[in-house]
Amino acid sequence: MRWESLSDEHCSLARTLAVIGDRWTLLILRDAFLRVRRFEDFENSLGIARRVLSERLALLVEHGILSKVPYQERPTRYEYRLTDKGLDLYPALISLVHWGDKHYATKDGPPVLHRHLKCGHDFRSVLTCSQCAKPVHAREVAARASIPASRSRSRRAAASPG
Amino acid sequence: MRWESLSDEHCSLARTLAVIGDRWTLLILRDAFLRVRRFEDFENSLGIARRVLSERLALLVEHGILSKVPYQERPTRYEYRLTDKGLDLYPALISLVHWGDKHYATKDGPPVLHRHLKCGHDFRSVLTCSQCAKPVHAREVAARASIPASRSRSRRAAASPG
DNA sequence: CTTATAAGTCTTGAAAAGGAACTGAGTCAA
DNA sequence: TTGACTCAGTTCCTTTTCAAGACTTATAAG
Repeated sequence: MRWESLSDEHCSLARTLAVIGDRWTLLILRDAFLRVRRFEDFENSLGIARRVLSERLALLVEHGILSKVPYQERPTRYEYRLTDKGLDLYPALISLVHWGDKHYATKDGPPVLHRHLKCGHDFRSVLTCSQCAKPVHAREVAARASIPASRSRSRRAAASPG
Repeated sequence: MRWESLSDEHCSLARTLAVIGDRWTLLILRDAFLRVRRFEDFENSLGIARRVLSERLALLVEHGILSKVPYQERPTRYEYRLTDKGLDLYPALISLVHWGDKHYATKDGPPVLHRHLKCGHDFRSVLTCSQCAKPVHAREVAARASIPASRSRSRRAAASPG
């Protein structure tokens, strides 16, 4: 299967990964969350090839995850800022970071600490249920195809828990 | 920067993406969460090239995210099952799925519904704080380098909120 | 013997990434 | 008014990875 055709897939994860699932995009977004905004700053921070960076930023803008905002005139130059859609990726991103903290920690502990400004404490992310507000674990979830979805397609839509 | 050198990076996200950050791995893991376990089933479900699938499964086993369990003798054949470390990726995965549901939804609604077995309701994932149990939003978090970490390296470690 | 099954490995051509040099619009300083 | 500098890319060439399908190995069944 060619990668582009992923965006035609029924599965939300496939469609999501068609946009942000390549090797660099999530690292670019991490920097964006850390308030990196300019081309050269992304380049210096990541060590990414300029051609690839340029292409990824354009894709993220095209998908409305970043927006290009002028920060000076003569010559007009733009910086890249997270949109609301981009900010919505935060739970996924921080979950990946905390997974790395947990499973690849060194003796020094996690390299970056995250403080929840509302309560003032360093925290780990906890996945909870929008309905009962309790923590959710992988084996307590049953996935099933929604009815209109199952009418149209997908062989794995009928699969069971996750 | 070469991709392999990512695993030497200080940042947990970089180290995480060095393992699961390629185009296919998260889709393989999604299938694993949906109880796909065998080589041919992954191949049929994903349409992935066999060489790439073989390589990715081996990498996931090497990193302890999947384990290879024999399911028959003569000839001995193995299936791939999520380890506890693999199961820990569920929050990141479901967050990505729900992001896709929200931002690429069709008129039919999300293609797959997730039911929280403990409360019996279809749910969305909510990121909460391990300390105060309240929902966390991107702009309410301040990231900072931990002290031992900042002694060793990283120019972005000093960066601000996320 | 022939076919079938499962889980790979090998080969080949195409696509993407890495890396360095180049471009363009404009500033500043001499 | 020339020359150096800045930022944000673009171009070009090489290296790496990927897609697709044929081939391999171990075994059972007919």
